[in-house]
Amino acid sequence: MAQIRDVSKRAGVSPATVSRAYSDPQKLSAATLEKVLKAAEELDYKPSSLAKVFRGKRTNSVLVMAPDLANVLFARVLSGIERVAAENNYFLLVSDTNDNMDIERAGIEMVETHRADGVIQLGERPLKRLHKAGDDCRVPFVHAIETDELGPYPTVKSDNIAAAEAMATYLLALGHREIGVLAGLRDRRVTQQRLEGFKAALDAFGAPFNPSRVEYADYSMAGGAQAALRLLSRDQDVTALFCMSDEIAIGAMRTALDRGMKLPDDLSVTGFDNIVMGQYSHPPLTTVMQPAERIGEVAMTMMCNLLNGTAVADKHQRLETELVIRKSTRRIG
Amino acid sequence: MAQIRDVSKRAGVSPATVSRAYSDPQKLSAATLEKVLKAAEELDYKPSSLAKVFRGKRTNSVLVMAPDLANVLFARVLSGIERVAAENNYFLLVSDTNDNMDIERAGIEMVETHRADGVIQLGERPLKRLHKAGDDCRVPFVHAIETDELGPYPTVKSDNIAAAEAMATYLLALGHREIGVLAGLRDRRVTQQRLEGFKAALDAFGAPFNPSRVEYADYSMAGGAQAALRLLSRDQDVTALFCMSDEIAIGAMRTALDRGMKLPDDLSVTGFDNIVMGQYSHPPLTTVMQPAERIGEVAMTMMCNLLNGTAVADKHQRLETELVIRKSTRRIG
DNA sequence: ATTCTCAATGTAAACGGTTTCATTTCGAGC
DNA sequence: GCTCGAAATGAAACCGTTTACATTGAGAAT
Repeated sequence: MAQIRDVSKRAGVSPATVSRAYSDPQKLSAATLEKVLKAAEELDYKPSSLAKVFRGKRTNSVLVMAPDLANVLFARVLSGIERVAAENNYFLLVSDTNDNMDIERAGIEMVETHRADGVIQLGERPLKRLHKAGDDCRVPFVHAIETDELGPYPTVKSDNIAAAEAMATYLLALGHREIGVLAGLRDRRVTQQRLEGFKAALDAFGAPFNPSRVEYADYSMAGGAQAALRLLSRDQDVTALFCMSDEIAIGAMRTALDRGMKLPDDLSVTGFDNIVMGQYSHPPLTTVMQPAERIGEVAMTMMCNLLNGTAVADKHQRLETELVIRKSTRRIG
Repeated sequence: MAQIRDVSKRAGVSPATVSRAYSDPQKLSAATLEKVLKAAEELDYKPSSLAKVFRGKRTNSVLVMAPDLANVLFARVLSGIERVAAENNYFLLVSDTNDNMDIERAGIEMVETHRADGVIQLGERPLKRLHKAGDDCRVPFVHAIETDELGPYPTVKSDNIAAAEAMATYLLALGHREIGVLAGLRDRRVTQQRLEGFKAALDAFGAPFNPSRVEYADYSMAGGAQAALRLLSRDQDVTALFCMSDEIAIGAMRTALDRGMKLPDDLSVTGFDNIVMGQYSHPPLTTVMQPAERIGEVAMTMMCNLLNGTAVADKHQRLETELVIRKSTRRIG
């Protein structure tokens, strides 16, 4: 591969001039510029981005850490991140952390060893736990979706508590009182937050919270199906299922259908996230929309600002959610 | 950030020795090694991966180009790629090409400018069309999923023609003759291949192929729903729908259900890919399994071999598909 | 004609490691 | 104690750009 030296020789100029032909062409006289470009063309020269990056100490890439790349929600967030990354000429490195702290730590280290300029964390672990210097370490960091603490770095999420409360309120307003909860993983922040919102709604209606009616599960269809099986076979009285993700809800509906129940007549089911599938499930799923792509876009925008030195306007964004009512819920009593 | 010089000074050795402490420690005497490690520890030194990469001309990262990151199938392939990339200490760069040739070209260029060591293409465009030197360009390239030509670079895919033929044969064996086809995008390779398999099955049964019964659509639930609407409102006679993706099938089932049809009694529907959702749809979807994660794993394994200089054992792999029969199809007549 | 400015270009250092080759050290064998 | 070879270490070149600073030259001002 031709190098800058080869081009400079062929064009009869210095390497610096060739470099300038690319970095800021108007510094050169028209004649020189043309000579250089012609020589470069003839030699099929392409400046080594690697050398440039090494010299400039800016890799123009950011690392995205996701707990599970195959998960629809994360895939959508990633897609949003990608869009604005591409717009701003950043490359994206991705890592499927599987929620493993060591892998996440290695991710943080990538910016310390100059492989990436910053990291966007989609998992719930905060920076504090990923670096011994804690929040003081100089790693540009944006925490998206499953973030909680309002640390020194930017965060984007939707308001899980409010969203859960709205959903539960809707169920209560429909007359449901015996509501089963198909929660996600017990130790996840989102799970706790959504549960909190759920309880708040109950409180507001003066309805008691019955802990024996919550089942924890994997955030997946299979998890939902199993959890529903456990709950439904133990407790015949529930008239509604408050599920903490659309996937859980879809799994639960499968179980209910398999047990011969009519939906929503015998059981109302609600989801969370508004993945496209909810629109096509049977019955179409009542859920609460979480703007996944948007969250990704905002996260990457924040990262760009962080890296530009531009102040991040709104450091802790909480994006609006929205109840989307379809056919999996009905009024009772 | 501390550099190799700082460490070498503090340890009273040369930079070369510090370098060796990391790259091959057994070259050093135990005492020296300890001294160096201690100094490094005290200064919180981490070797700049960037400098190393620059010197070594190996970035240890490969670029994955996917037409749509939010698509379940590609997300799964990506997940498979990620797994073996992580195992082999490669970083992953991802690009959502949106099937855009310019973006794909830029991807290829990334290896020429040393940003990546190779590229895995998930889109259908072959290398030939992405570089003026065509297949001769020295870019390590593996083509996965939507690949066709048996070029000089490795490819992995499942056998679309055979899979489609198997699926169609199954439908024919159930007695269906009036089969509608909900194809994907008309100009996609996979679409053509699956159609070819479909026709082959028809031929084998001596059944005529009726072009007016195929509707092209986006590879999505929405696309499937619309295509089904067009076909079903035009043609009342079809007893089965051969869909070219699970998403299309799920969309189609929604339409059928909305039109008051009973599934599978009034209409048999088949999918393609075996995404998890098919297991939870209503009715559960008969489909053909495409080993997405596996394809990703194989692709990345091939890439590793390519980059190691190890010969790629099986240059053109065609992974087995498998009919998975659930409840969306039934015998008629 | 002389000096001054500014634009265009060149020179060489710098980026932070790795690696080749040379040199020193050390222990074994005599 | 001396020699020799291997092991441990050091010195310096190298990777391919960018950029701070120096130089040149041409035109403007005096």
